[in-house]
Amino acid sequence: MSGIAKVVVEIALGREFDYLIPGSLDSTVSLGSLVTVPFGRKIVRGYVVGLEDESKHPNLKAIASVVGNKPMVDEKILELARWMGDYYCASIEQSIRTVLPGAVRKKGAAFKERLFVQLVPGLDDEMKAKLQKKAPKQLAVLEVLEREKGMFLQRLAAKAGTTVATVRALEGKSLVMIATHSMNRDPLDGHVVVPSVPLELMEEQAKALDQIMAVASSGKPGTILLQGVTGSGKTEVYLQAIDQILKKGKGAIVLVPEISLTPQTVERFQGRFGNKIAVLHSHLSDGERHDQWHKIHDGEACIAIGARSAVFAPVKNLGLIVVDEEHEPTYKQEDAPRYNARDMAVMRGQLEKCPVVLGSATPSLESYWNSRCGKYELAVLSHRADHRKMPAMRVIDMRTEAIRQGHPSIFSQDLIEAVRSRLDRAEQTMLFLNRRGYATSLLCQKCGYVAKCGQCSVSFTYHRQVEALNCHICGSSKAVPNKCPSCGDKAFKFAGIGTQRIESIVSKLFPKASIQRMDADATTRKNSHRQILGDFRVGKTDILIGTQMIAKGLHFPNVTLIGVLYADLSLHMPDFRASERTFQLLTQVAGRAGRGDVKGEVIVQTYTPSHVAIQSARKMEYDQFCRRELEDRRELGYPPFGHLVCVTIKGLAQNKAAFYAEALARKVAPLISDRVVLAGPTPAPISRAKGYYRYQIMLRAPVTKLITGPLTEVLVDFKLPPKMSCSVDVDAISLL
DNA sequence: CCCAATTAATCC
DNA sequence: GATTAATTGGGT
Repeated sequence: MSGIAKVVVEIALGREFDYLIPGSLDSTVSLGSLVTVPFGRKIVRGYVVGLEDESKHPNLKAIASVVGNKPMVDEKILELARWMGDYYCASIEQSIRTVLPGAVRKKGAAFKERLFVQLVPGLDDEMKAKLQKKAPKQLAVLEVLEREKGMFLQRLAAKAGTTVATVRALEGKSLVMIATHSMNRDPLDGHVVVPSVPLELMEEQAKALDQIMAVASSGKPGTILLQGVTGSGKTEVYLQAIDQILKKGKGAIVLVPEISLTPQTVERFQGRFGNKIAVLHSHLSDGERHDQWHKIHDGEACIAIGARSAVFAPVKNLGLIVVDEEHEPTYKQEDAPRYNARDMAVMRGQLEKCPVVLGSATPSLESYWNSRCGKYELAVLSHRADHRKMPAMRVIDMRTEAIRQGHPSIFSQDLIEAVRSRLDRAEQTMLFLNRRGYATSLLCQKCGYVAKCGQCSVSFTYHRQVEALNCHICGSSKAVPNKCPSCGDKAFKFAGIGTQRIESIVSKLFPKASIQRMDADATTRKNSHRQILGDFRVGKTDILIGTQMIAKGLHFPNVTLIGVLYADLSLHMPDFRASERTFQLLTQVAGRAGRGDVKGEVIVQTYTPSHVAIQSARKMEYDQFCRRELEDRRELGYPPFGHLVCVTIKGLAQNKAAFYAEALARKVAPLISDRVVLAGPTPAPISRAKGYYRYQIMLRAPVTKLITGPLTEVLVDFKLPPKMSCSVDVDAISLL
């Protein structure tokens, strides 16, 4: 019986179209199939997202063909895509694009075909002896082939120390076969991996593992929040849980923040599970991504490890999802559909009926709350597996320091002393400042002129290396003027500090020390990342200065001092999560210090030393901090007590952007219930970016549907003039 | 009143 | 996204 297929075409935005399934394709068309259909006057590609018996449309066209021999999107993932589109106010078409990587969707995306050589059986010693005299190179080729089962033509020729012609000669004698063979472009290829064996679990780890496995064998979904201090062995718990899942014949997904998806992380998993792993991250080439995806889709790999988008990995018979560092804001996609991979993981776990493990040393308040109210199970690892002592954190009040030194300063005496003592003992120091560049602005002392980006509402950052003014929002740069454009005065002053400036100050303070800087500017070249960290690891560098980048996941045993130069930077961001971020950052940074018996020291410089985030981090009181912060959030109805939806209207003309934002707010206001709070429109904190003025409307409600329901209703016929756009961010994380 | 230019609607 | 139908607007 042929029926009707609902198809999302790759071009048209967001709508589904009905097509007849011709009898000849009846058995091959299923949910998630990639098909070609007549659309208008041409043939386009599309995905089957629904199967039905009848259609409202009178004269339907028929599906032209089915591409590939099995559905591209598995039924569960399709359901997940549907849910995502609905929850995050994105079209089904956008959702499908997100669920299937471009490298896989793209027309003509295919495995790389290479010529593959295999031995023809029946080679005997007599023939070998003959070749020995007449064609020694050919014999060499055969000997290589005897060792390996088969080889790619190019590689074989190279290995045998000859050229392709020799192999072709063998083909002429029918001693070898040459045929095309698809080759996996494996990004892990060539890496030497040390196999790792399961470690003995400590009591808490074993208990956590039991909790995970109990959910796994219950056949019901369940989320476990694994809260473990730095070095408590969360990864070992993940590894052993995955191992047990594998033994049940199931697969797993491991999500890691992009920044910690370093070769070390991957190697740790590869060491335990070898070739069963596929890696998905943004630095793969299209070809590599395509092959890795198919490695999972074809069941060749059963563990997918990757950043954000790896939640959609087509792992067969999924048995476990791990989200490491679940509090990381990088799990939020910053363009539509603006999903949070951590929440998608929980949802996927629900659909696949498998356990989801959220791991972090400092879980987000959302997850903390979910574990307290019973929505998630909680497992705590409170002891360090490596028996390292927790570092001592010292908070320095920079206000009294300014009085003592007679002027505001960047380095306190205590910090300078601490660094000096580390240099004397040949120990290493990490200095942390969450702002790159040299100075935050170029200021004319005479008239007060500040150099600002012409496209954005922020001032230029001065970068000394390239002698240029740089906008950190749009990336544009400009030459440094030699006199003030406003009053013509030549005496410019650099206001504010960035990592570059710290670098030059430190090199003056400690001229003999070897110093390295690591931030987005220093790591633009490929591998410079690895180079800098490599130098630091082997002790070539005494002091490493950096941004966020050095706070995550890295561990260097010889680092005994961490300096946080200006903790207030993250604390005074115009964002209700500023406090939480600061706490997480300080806790994380602190986790980098100390080794074995040498206790690490953390020095935090701040102008607000009594702030809860700073004091709680110092005392390592996670629960205390959460309780205090929750009180504030509850009062204002902020997450986790409510959901936040941020609507942004962008336009080149300020008055137009403001007008349409106001118009939208007026249309939405009458439709929302009294449980929804509407604020704005107001100019966004960064009111202009890349030439576009931005106005925001903030909506808060206990359930997102209360907001997104009325909102989508309004947006259906809310038309904007060209060059203007409206974006909806459900559960927004960045409010800039 | 014509024609180009812009905008809205349709594609199953 | 691309084609087509509908609408606008400026010019003679």
